Amino acid sequence: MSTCNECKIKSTAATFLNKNELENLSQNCAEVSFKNRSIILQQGALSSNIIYLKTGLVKIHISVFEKEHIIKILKAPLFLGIPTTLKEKINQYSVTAIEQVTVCFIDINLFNKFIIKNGEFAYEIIVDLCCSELDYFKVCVNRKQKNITGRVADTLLFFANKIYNSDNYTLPLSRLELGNLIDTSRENICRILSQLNDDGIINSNGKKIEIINMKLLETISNHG
Amino acid sequence: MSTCNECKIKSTAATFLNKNELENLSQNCAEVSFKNRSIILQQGALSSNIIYLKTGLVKIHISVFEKEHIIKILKAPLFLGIPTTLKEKINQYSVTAIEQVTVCFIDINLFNKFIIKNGEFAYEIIVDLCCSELDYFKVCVNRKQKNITGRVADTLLFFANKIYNSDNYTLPLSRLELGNLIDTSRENICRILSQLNDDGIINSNGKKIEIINMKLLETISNHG
DNA sequence: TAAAAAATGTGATATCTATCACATTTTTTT
DNA sequence: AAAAAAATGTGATAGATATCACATTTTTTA
Repeated sequence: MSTCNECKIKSTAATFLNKNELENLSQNCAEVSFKNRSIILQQGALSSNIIYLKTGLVKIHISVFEKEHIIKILKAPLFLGIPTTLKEKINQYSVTAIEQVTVCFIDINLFNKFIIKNGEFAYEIIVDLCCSELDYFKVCVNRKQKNITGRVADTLLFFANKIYNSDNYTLPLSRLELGNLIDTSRENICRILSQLNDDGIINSNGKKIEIINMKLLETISNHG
Repeated sequence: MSTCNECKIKSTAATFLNKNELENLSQNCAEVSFKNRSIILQQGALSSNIIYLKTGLVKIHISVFEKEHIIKILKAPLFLGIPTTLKEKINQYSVTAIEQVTVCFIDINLFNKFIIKNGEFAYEIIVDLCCSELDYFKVCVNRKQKNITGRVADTLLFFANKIYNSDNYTLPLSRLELGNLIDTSRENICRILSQLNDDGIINSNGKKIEIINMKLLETISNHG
């Protein structure tokens, strides 16, 4: 059986844990694999674990009156559920796998102990949270500033540059989900993707996306 | 001269500092008073201080292409600028006083030292950051979900319940700023305030607001 | 105090986006 | 493989909001 000490995908925070702490972690940590579309963390449920996303891609989403709002798309490696687990008894949002993922469930008491006892660990967690807050500020300002075409262009560039590092990828979300992510309707997503396709800026076939004219797509993202 | 040890408005985090640490803080901390509309932290400038907002009200805002976006309104006591100071060399947002405020500038190196050396201090900072992230999720989802009238009602209730604890207050923002806060135009803010006034739900006269029919305003906030 | 600047109120209009409707395709289930 | 369910594409229309225009009031500056 492998231990956290030997883990090749340790979080930056975990690199500051000593041998004892890592052993302790091994004993209070369960690695689980989830297939695409599994719910990893359910809004409204109780949670007593911090989740370390080791590999894969997830969506963070909140349901209000049956409507889903996708807060953001996150890629491994990183911690999930820190805000909702530390601050609230009940999960304030859901986390769902949007490809096959591997996670480690870490007992919240142990996680808290590491924060209290290990300053470097705590510092890394703080930096992560800061990063996350700044990113979300930017995302929200962007969404306000841009029209829908600009936001679609933005999203296509996000997947190309931040998630897949390729101009050629398969979208992990349906048209409806894309709408829930950038705050518009499924129909508008369809229309705009068709338009970008007709204009020769992208090549889209179902969930397959190929960016043909990156420059122009960036221009649309900036001016839309 | 007063010391941090004697401070009556200590942050929760600071209550976990020991006598030595508090003395150290006193020596690396400058209390400053700002008048209404002063810029406390400027987007684009370098920063080497964490700001503890001791008293007063501020707006967090980001400018993009000359347009101001107000991220949120914050009320003392709390820390300001942790995300942008810890994570970035250059401030990613501005903080401006929207009433007379008192702040303490804390040297970033000392602040970092406290995080590393004092687990309880670090833990409180983490909880604050978590809280802040969860709140902002909710705010953004709310803004997406509601129409403009609902968002205006929301904002009026926010000032009444969260900021002034009174149905009768003076808005600290102009109509334009209210628009920048809830993502609409100055004109729409004017129109909706007039409408709420005509309907006898509020009594608005310039920046003076009195909520006459709280129940109805809440209904509008929920359904709008 | 006078002049200038900023903020506010309100109507008219243009534009963007949501919603509805329905055909078609793709995926999942039995 | 057939049936059912889910996802997608696209046109037409209604409705919400942004923008423009201009008068008026309030605040700031000289």
